[in-house]
Amino acid sequence: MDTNRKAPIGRPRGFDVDEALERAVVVFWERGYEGASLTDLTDAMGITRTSMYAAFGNKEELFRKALERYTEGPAAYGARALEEPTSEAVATALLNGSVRAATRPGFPAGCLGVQGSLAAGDPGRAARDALIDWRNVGWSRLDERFQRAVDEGDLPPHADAGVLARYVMTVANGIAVQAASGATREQLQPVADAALRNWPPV
Amino acid sequence: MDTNRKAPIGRPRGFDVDEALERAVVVFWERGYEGASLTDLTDAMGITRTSMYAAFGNKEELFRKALERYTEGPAAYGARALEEPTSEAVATALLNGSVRAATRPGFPAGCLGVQGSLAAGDPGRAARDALIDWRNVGWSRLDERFQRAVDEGDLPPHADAGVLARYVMTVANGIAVQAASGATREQLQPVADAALRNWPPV
DNA sequence: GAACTTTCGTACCGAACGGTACCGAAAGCG
DNA sequence: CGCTTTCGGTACCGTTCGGTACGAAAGTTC
Repeated sequence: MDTNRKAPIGRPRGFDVDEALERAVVVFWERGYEGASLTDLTDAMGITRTSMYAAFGNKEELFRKALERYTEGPAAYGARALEEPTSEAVATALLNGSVRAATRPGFPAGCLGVQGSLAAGDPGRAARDALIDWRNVGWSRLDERFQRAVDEGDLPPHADAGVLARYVMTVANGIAVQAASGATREQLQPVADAALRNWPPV
Repeated sequence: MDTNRKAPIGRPRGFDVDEALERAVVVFWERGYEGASLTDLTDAMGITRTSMYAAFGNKEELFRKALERYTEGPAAYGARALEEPTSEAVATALLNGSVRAATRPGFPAGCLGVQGSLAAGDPGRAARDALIDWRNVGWSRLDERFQRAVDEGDLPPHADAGVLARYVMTVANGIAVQAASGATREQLQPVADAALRNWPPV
């Protein structure tokens, strides 16, 4: 049944898809969807246009796959934070992770999920909407997690999980903007600490 | 000395510069610098390309002038907030104003100073850098204001004005991102309230 | 080996980009 | 009335955009 697992017919691909995708993540992260041209992307990926189209479809799908990759890679702190035992630990892990990811040496400053495309013309609307979804899914997961904390008694019964989740996401998004403006890790960590003092901000 | 104040020689301009600039502000606000084409801009401004170039120089200078206009118009709450008597009133006015401006009906959601250009390719670098300056000037003004509050005893002597200013700017930037993601005024005002509870977050 | 399937590199497509040359039109000046 | 000066509209510039046609190259299967 599993004959030729490693040798599909036809000429084999001459590059590593995952590695090429990681290179594309960096370009989108640094220049945004509209600012990243196909030439920028394929140069960084080390492949030709035709190879990119054959492997990923088109620029829009490449962006979607790059966003998935980003979520599992540089932004994986988000999913990990949700597994912390208390709401305070969740919020702390999320904001500390956001500071670290937005100021990691060797990577663009900021967050792909924010600066990939906030405002766009017609050709970039699909990418912008994909990022809006991405951010709203993040809020939704955090909302559910905080609602669970309310049910468990970890947060006071009158706490509004939705507002708390939006508060944390707002600070995380702001940290990304600040990092894109040149703020350093040393400047942003105290901001995350300040946002987490007196948790929850009932 | 002031002869012909109102009638310079040559054919007079057939449109109102300020009104055209306000239309351009909305286009940049909605589509970002790179997403706003000259056709988008001149169509909205109701003038031709040549008139735009004669009046404003080029796309980059038009963006700079639009940003000035935005600062004096929709973002004027920032300068007003600095005149509040206490640091808490300053922070409150700034965040409440940011919520209102980012969700004003009839205008694009979010903040031109954030979504105008966060990440950009080579042709948009100048606009991106102009916005980085714009945001950093905002932080600097707030830093000075909070430092004054420390000197006046309105903030405790050990308070770090720079951190407090960055905290407020971070929340304001996050509010802008949230608004661009579709968050409503009713959803964002409680976030601003939460950020201001227990002021200052020593 | 031959036949087949897929990838890769080049060279190109039409469209849109920011920006400009040119010329007629409209005003103040003598 | 010329004359000068500036504005406004058209038509165009070279470049870059995202996307593709096509043939050569590189593998597997017979």
